[in-house]
Amino acid sequence: MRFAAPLVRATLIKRYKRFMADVRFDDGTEVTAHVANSGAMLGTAEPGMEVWLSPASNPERKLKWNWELVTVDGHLVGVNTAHPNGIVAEAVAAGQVAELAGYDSIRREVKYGVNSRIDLLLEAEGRPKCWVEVKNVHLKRGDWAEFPDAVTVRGTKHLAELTDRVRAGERAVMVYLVQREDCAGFRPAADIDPVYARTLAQATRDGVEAICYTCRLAPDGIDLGAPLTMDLTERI
DNA sequence: TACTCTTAATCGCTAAGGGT
DNA sequence: ACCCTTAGCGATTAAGAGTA
Repeated sequence: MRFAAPLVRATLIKRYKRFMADVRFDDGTEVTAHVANSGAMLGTAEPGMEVWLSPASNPERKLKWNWELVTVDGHLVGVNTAHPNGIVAEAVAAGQVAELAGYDSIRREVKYGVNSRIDLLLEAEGRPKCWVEVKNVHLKRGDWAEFPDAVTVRGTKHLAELTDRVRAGERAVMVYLVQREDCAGFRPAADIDPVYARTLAQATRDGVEAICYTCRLAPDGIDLGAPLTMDLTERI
């Protein structure tokens, strides 16, 4: 995924009210930017951090800047949760995701289950439908990329609905997209949300596939990176 | 009265779907 | 080809309901 224009560097003053962050550009001007990430953003929203912003394409928008990247310990981390679906969809279309290759059509945000939407629905003649849920991962503890960074009831519900698809004879794949380049592997944050970790382990036993990829991040775009090994061992 | 638990509202943006 | 409306995103928090 390319940014429409190169990102602009700034310094984070503070993040607040879930969707907003005050930042200071290098020339000293301060603006409030939109944060497309309602999560806890553990370790990625500390005042003083170097951040990268994109200008809003819609002139009607109240907030003229989007917070896209943050530098943590010298590494870029993507914080915009609107991007992972597109990054994965692009990579699938380009045949870069081995597990999801060979489908004719990719549709985004297709309704299913109870008031849910699947991130990607892959279809091909003569093959079972393939339901793909993408989760953005930005939390790093030790050398591990971990998800979630806060209790996610919705995430657990998504796993249940993916399991339902498998029971219906279709394919269901959880894709964890790690928007950073400095992790050695992925595991669920069982101490943060034990219910989610347990549900994920059970879902994989029930036939839901779970895969994990990193990203290559730069101020001009974000692309799919290498697969990341996963440890779904239950610890609690 | 003093807790715990549940529910609903909240923010700005996006994609989908309906309408013209 | 364009609006316009709506649901969903999801953690937080306040308000409301329920229980002892």
